[in-house]
Amino acid sequence: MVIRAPKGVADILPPESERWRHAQQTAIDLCRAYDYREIILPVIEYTELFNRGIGQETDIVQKEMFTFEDKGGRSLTLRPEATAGVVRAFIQNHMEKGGLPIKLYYRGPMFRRERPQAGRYRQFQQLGVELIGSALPLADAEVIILCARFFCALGITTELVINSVGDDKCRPGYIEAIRNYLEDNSAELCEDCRRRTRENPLRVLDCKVPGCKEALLGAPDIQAYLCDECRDHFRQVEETLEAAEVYPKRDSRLVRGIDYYTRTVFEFATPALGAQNSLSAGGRYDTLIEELGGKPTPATGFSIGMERVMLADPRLPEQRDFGIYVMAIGDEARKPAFMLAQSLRDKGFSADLDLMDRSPKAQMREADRMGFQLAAIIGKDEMAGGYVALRDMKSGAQENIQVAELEGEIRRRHSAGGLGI
RNA sequence: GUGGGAGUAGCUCAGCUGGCAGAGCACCGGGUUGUGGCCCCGGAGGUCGCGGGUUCAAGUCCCGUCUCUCACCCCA
Repeated sequence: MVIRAPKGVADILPPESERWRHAQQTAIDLCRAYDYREIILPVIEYTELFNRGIGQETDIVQKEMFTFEDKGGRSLTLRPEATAGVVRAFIQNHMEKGGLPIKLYYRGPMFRRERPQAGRYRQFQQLGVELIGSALPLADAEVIILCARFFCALGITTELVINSVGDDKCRPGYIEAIRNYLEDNSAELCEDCRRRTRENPLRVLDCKVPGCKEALLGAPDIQAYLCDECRDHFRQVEETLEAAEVYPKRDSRLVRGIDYYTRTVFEFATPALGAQNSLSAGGRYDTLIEELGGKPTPATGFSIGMERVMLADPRLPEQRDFGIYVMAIGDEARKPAFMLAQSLRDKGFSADLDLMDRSPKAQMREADRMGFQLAAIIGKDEMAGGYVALRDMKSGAQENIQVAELEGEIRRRHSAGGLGI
């Protein structure tokens, strides 16, 4: 048997990889516009970071982490998400000393040991931002707007769902209320939800079992339990979003599967995807930094699942660079052709030539197939005359250009044709 | 962890009640002593996922196993 990639991981080949690059570049350009800077983090962390950061009761920690021991017997884990690592780096490097807020973006692979399916992989790429230090509703709004603009830039239609899960002051009261309600109605709940009633009652709100949905119709609404500060914060977030023409749908049953969220939580979803329809999600985490040993510091952020973005719109462009294919006619032209391609590359053009000893006809077919815009043809006559035949692959028009004038001619055609370099 | 579907050429798939392994696309070459797309001709490419069983004979039937895939759980 040939060796296969491990379960749930994927190779991204050209031209698919070019679509990825486009989407990633779009996100990076937006991050820079909003003044976020890249943080490059390790993919392994000590396991305890995730146990404490994500929450011992979450599915991620309980059953989805790739965990192993190093030689010293210390437990390491492949990161299942990035926020805990960003916060660890923020604390460890005393980043608050440089002045708040700190605005960071990251990208890279995350790892969760789940059964793969459409839009869900064991290694998957996330791109996310963290805005650390600001407690203002404007901060929540900023990251949500940034995320909304990203989907907008790619032409992907999404639905934004938003909620507030309260803070340390008001959430305990709500959890108490929902737990009481669930206990009173436990006869109608599925087995999982009875367990969740004890361990993490908020998660029952997410249950899709029809009986549970019905049983929840009369459940207490978190909106009614928010303290004045949380209610005001939430209202201001919504107002700011609307001012930026981002229109969230409020859903008081939206709870995320990670324990660190406080106040604002949100999710961008798309109907185009199947079961895993969440393209990105995030929220505020005002207590996480303190819980991981830092000074109390408010923060907010989100993460985008790039595989799902790529699935959501397969029409994202896969453009090849402006390129010149150098054709050699006859063996004695091979080396001059090679040197011409080399000199074009040194001048910053994208150039290629035949490395398979093909016939002139086959070289031309290759230039066409690979989508080159120009072909520079060298044969006996051209070598003798010090020129090349420059062919426009689209029109087929061909004219002789002195080698000394080639660079200028290519640039002229490039700017006239509006082709991307 | 649980359930459904599927494994035949690089890709998408056909292959009937068991009887010589196929098509389209893609790839390579030729039709043009130095020129692409359309068209025509030719070529290469397969352990029919793997292992066992039934049979004169298995891609086809039976058993096992692996992988992929979709869904549940959960999440990006």
